[in-house]
Amino acid sequence: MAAKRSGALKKRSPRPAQEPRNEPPLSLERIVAAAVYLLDAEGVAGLTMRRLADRLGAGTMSLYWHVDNKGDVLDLALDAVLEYPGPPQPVVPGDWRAEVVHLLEHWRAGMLRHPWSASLLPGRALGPNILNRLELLGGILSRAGVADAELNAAIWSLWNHVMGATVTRASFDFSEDDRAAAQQRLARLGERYPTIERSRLLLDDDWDGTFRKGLDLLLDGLATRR
Amino acid sequence: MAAKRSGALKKRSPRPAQEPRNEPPLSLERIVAAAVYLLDAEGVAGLTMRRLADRLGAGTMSLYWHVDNKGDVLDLALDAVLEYPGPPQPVVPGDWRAEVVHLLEHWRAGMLRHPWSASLLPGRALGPNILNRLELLGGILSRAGVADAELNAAIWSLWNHVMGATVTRASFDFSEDDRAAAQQRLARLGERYPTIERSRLLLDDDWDGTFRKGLDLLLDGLATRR
DNA sequence: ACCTGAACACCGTTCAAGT
DNA sequence: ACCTGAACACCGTTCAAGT
Repeated sequence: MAAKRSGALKKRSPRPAQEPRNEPPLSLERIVAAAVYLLDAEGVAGLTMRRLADRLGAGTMSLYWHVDNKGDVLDLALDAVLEYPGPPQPVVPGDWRAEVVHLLEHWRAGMLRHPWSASLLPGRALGPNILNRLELLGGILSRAGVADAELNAAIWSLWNHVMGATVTRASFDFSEDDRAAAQQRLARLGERYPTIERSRLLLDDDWDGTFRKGLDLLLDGLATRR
Repeated sequence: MAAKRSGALKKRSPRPAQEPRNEPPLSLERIVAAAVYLLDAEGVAGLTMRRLADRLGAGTMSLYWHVDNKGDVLDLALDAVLEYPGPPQPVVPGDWRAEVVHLLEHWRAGMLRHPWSASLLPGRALGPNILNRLELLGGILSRAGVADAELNAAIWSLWNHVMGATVTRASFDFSEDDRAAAQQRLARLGERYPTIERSRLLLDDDWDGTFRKGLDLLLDGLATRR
């Protein structure tokens, strides 16, 4: 149940003179940080050039000095959120499965912390952090002995699994109330969708387990192709 | 290169009196059909309540008699595009792999014909046609001997593969010019991303083959779990 | 170099009204 | 039952201008 906003929405005056100064000057970093904050807090629909400028204590059009358009802001926010620190300790060499699992789990965890990122990613430019992750993944698989002719299919299949699992999970992350409603709706539809109902496909919330099992499926398949 | 629009954009007058009559009355079916047309022609950003009404020769607000809001229109267009005629001939019984492949290839082909559908799907309500496809998929796997405890993971993994492969493909479907630009950019970045460059990950356009190979990976993994 | 407000061409939706 | 225009509260971005 959505909490009702108490108190009146203050109409924001164009600089209330309360804290008239002490905003640092605009910069790409500040803009990107504020964009990520807004996206986390309000989702894609909540990111607006006007709101973004407001949050930074600047005029809307000031943003356009640092950025070409709103698409730029999205590209930058996305890549900012996908930084990869690199593999942990000198990973046990030779255990390519562990390496792949670590890379992809870390990737997925990062995107789940910013639920807007997964659905945005396919549509936007591939920033350096994303390319870096693809490069690392390709390297692990290649060293593991995956043939060149199979390499692209392997990379994309793993990528698709991470994207798909993350997007799907984010979209099923509804509240308890929604859950109960879905439960009921499904019970009513039970006779048309018996398998779905029996397996509780839409109610099962073991997303971590599902992700791992699916990943193992892919890795098992890959293991036979080396 | 985008063709330049020749001729002036006519400011549409509110019913030019050219063909003043003979529009059939509004109906859900007409609305949905027009929405699909607009989405196919102009993408998600091109679907606007005002443009939709315009196309139907109606006032914008007339749509709201048939539909609660724009989200409804998207849900209906999406489900309309995902109809499934059912499996073809009495499929060779027992060949679960062939059945799964047919179901998913058909699904993917349908979404590629409407490139907006794949990226929209995860965010919207699951209509009857989508549920029907999930049900069929679950049934095939279950009859093939996939254990109940593994069934959800199997269904979601295949689903994710179809969604991911379709969305990824749609987003890489750029023009020849873009292609050349990407080529160049990648060559410049070659030293930072040697594996990606060597495998031509971002230039390879054998999406059908990639999809099939990834699907085989999953099915091989599944075959060992029955 | 950096920031700004006014203005333009759009959005989705509420409401009170028409037939 | 079905359709409508005016109006509201928004959008992203262009432009000419300020410091």
